[in-house]
Amino acid sequence: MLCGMAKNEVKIRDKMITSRRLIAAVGSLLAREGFKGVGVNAVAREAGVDKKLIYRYFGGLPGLIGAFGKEGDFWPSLLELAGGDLQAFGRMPLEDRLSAFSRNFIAALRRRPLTVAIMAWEVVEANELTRELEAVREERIMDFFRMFFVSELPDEDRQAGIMIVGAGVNYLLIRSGHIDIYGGIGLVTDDDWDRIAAGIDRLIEGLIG
Amino acid sequence: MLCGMAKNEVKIRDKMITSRRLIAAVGSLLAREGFKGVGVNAVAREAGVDKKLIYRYFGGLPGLIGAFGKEGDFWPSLLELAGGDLQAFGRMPLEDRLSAFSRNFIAALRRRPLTVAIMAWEVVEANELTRELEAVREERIMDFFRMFFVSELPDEDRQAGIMIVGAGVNYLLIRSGHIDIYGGIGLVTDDDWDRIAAGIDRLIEGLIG
DNA sequence: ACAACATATCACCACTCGGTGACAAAAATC
DNA sequence: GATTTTTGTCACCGAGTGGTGATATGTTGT
Repeated sequence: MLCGMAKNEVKIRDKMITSRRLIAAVGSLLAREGFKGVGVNAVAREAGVDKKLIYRYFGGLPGLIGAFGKEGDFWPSLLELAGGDLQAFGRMPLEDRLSAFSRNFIAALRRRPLTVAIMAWEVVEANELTRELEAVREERIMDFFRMFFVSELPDEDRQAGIMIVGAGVNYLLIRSGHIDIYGGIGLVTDDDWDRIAAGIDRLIEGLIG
Repeated sequence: MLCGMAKNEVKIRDKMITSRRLIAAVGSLLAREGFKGVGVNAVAREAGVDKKLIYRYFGGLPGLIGAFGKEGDFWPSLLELAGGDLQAFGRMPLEDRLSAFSRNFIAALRRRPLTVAIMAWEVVEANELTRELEAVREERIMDFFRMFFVSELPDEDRQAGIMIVGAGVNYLLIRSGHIDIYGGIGLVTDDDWDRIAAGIDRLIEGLIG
């Protein structure tokens, strides 16, 4: 018997490829199992690689998570939040702008289940990934508001009102992973989220008008 | 040497007392460590009792958690949400009523850190305790709305708007356990929460007027 | 006093967790 | 072709998890 490898191909050895497999494993595990499933052993198993390499290449799980955080497009860009056209967005009346923003925001996050999973993680604990996301979000959101809203919305109470609505949307998005209905509001279908957006429209309408 | 018990008192054996110690241990552990600290071993250690008794008396941790859930005053009553006087509350103008409700709601939950801890737990997983709380809440909130608001607020969008604001408050309360500031809003002092309530007032004002 | 029973403790199981040192195999270098 | 370096695997550690059977001890009834 020359060699027992009947069906196993020759295993190539490449640090880059292996690193990427590990990073990708964090993502798929996070999407499939939620943050509870993201551990050293599970990630290594998912990547089909020995866990030792997590320590060799990333110094540990936090390092790997940090690397994952820097790779991904977790938070929508200004452009996406503005609906694809910053100039046109800037020319809209304030009320329409806020309404469009809320719809874009919801759509952007519904398109990013990983981001929602990380947001759920934030609620529970702080780690490389949540800090990363938190920093980017704080920066983007604040930029966005400075750019498009603050000058026309100097009232502190109204600014707080908008943040509260944003917090509500975050909450509903996070919980939509585990429940189908909250306080009589559906959290599943596109229509459900249209109704939520309509509710937000009413809130904005009142806040501005 | 007759008996080695120098400082240990005679250990009395009482099923009721031990059960209560276990239930109380769930509470203090939940308050001190958060839901992550609530495990069979930790609860038994906290109660100063063998973990076997959790299985004998409650059939396991879920049973114990369920018992804990039924013991506590986790969710504010209608009376508390109405500010102590249902009649007077019912006679207020709608806008004042909603404003008072939001302030009472915030105060009631800030007074119940355990409830907030359970709400954080809800985000992560479903168990006896979260299901219990969820059921009570859904029932109370819906009752409250049917009783005081629905007849004057038939608009579905406006109802959704109020729920979104409530969701936002939940989110801010939960996150106040780990962070001090969110989107520029402080989450620590009484003044911080007054500002949040003021923001909600603006939202309500617009929603009704 | 003794037996019967309820109550509590203990030792132990199989398992998972994060983490590491020793070693094999492939690649790169000489 | 031989040697060194990189890449990967394996076996193992200590600590902690949920869970259980055997056993000791306090309580109660006769």
